[in-house]
Amino acid sequence: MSPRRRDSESTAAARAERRAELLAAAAEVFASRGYSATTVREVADAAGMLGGSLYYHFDSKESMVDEILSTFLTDMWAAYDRVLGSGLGSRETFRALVAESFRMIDTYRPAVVIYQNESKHLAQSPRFTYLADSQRRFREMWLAVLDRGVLDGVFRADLDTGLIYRFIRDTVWVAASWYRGDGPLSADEIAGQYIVMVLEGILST
Amino acid sequence: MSPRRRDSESTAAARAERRAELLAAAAEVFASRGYSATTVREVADAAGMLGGSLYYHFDSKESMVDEILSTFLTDMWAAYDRVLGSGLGSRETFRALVAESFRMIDTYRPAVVIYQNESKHLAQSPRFTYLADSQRRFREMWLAVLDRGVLDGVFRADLDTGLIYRFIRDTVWVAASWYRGDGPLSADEIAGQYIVMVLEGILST
Amino acid sequence: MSPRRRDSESTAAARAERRAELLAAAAEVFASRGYSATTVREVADAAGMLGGSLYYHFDSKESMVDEILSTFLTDMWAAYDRVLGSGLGSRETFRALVAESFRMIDTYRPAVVIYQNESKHLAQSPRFTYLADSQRRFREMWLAVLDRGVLDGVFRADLDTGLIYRFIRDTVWVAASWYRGDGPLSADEIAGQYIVMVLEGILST
Amino acid sequence: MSPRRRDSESTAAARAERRAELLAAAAEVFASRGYSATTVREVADAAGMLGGSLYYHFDSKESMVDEILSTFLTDMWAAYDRVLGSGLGSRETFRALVAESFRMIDTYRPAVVIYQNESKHLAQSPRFTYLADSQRRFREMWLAVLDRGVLDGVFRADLDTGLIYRFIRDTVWVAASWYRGDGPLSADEIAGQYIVMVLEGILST
DNA sequence: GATGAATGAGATTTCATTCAT
DNA sequence: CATGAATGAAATCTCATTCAT
Repeated sequence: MSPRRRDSESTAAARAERRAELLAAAAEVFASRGYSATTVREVADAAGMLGGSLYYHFDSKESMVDEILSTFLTDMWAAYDRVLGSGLGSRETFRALVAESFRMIDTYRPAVVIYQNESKHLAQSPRFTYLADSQRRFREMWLAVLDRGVLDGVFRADLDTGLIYRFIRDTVWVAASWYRGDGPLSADEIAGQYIVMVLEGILST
Repeated sequence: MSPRRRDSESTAAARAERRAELLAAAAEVFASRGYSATTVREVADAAGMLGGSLYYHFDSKESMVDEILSTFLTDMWAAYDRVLGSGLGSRETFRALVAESFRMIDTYRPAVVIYQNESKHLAQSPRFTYLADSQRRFREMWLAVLDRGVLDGVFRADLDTGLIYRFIRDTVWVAASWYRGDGPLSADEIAGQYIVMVLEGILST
Repeated sequence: MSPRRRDSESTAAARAERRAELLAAAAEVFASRGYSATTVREVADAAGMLGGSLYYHFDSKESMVDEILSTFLTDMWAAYDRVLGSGLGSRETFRALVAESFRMIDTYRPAVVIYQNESKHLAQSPRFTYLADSQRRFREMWLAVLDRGVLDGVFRADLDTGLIYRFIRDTVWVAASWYRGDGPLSADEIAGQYIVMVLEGILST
Repeated sequence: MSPRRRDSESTAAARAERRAELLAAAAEVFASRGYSATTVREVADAAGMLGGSLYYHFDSKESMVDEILSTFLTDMWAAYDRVLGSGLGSRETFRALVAESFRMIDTYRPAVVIYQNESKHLAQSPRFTYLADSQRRFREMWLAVLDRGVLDGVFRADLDTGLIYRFIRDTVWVAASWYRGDGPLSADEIAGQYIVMVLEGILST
């Protein structure tokens, strides 16, 4: 490996790392103040630079959310696809998907919050059609899992699967809005209890 | 009753009705575009008037959300208080509160959506301290119901009540974001299925 | 004519008149400082309002030049078309077109200056394709007139018509950059002398 | 001559050459996009470097145009002065000045374009007073030539010399905006035809 | 009650310029 | 010499709000 090669690698890597840092700062602010209510200046403050300086790294405020969301969704689908491809039964697929979702919340909390709060509005813009696509695919994935589970006799047949789907979806993702990595329960513990609640209900038997 | 009195009554009533119409339009727009992303002009368009004209009726954009949210919350607490004051058991109180919440979603859908999406940000302003108050009271109410239910042996003791509380809260209110009054299921039917899911789980037994 | 009708007429007319006033101010500033060197604030100052207020009337700085140029070009082509449609001979067509051009300079001086200085740059943007179209049509018009004149024996055959065309085009329009309506010579007098110079040359005979 | 001296000479020469290259690139961009509309980054792109790097060579964007224009004007006046000092008659002086001007366009096309488009605006700044000076001197030179020619009986006496001056000035320089060195006609051929047109007119006799 | 024009604060974005490496 | 990141001033544009009519 020539020094030249190492140089260009390290600068490209440094660049990517800087972008990631800035996006992390931006995501935090977007998540806590709301995307359209946060000013570019606030993002820059959080990143320790001046407003205009962000434009050296990003085209626009919009391109920041774009990168935040698309990075998250790409990773999320990779994780889901691993689960779906591993040949588990209905019940285990269910567990694994919920657990994976909580791991996503753990890793990408601000991105998930932004996704929850803004994707409906953003999706109207042509730049963000992938949000609607992701949502559609998400729905199809869950309905497939649930329908298979009903046929298998794993899930109850007396409930509307569309309703169950929404129930799970909301239930899982909204956790991002209150989850703190530094709380008493780890992501996996929370996932575990959620799974129990959803599968068995909260009634004592 | 003098004609004068009748006049002022009818104009006062007409005035209130006009306000309500305008607020309904505003709520719809705030809910669909997001509060800080919607312009006063958009609200005015939806109300069939020009931007400046809204200021005859309202002090500010902020006072519109304020009135939207406080009207909704006042009504919601009246309903909850009726339930809490009627001496039901844990299980029935649970059912009734969830059912009441779905009725709220049915009646105040846009307000509920705004509440979901914006209350965290708005609550920072002194004008909206009642939002945080409401949230606190809401939490206390549910924890009381759940704790009593655990003591009664109605609810499982092996789950974190804080987690159950959040589970229910999110589960119920997020429904506002997809609920349409004109869908196939009525509010009460949806509430019924939700209650079954939450109480008994989705596994077949 | 009902008062109603007169009202709506007068407000629509007032609106159009205000736009025209503002565009006149803008054109003056664009012409003297250059389009991209003049700030919206300078235009607003010239119009006696604040920067933001211009956006009540116009979408953008660009839409101002757009309207300035397209208004001018529309009128110019109407005038040229009248000339071309009136069945004059080569020499008289030539005279009439040059005279009409000077009249345009008289009426639309700032617009003509802007056209001269900025159209090459602006034409790159898709919004301003009509500028290139106009230029093409202009070239075809003059070449037709000149070619016919050469065939008629009115114009010399020993000169490149393409060169004559450019000679005339530049010669005529650049006058906008120094012409003042309040100078000693009227537009028609200047046109007269230009025509003599171009037709007969500056040598004494 | 010491090696040291030779070194510094060669690096000074290299330095000057690099400056010239960069200025050539800058002039091209300023000419095609307009001075104030082109960004330093665009100049740098054209020069194959990054924006900041230009500041190793030049103080500012302004000093670039400054050097471009002053180099051109210095050379132009040297050429004109040679003509004026060579004792030619009115007609020959006329011819020689026009021919020299077309040679300038050939050599300094982008600089001439910039001069045409921007000098009026730039001249306002104290740094560019030499532009106004040059223009004044140019006017005096031509009026002297024309007035002498009228007295000599070479030029027509029935035309306003001020008008002829402008006619010639515009006619000649605007050619820079369309002239391409690689076109079918050489600079001297174009100059020849222009001279004929201006002197004898375009009418056949 | 509503309109239409304007205000003015502030948001996003641009860009010439600087400077450590 | 050149890079890449940052600065900071200023530009374009947005929008809640005001107000005369």
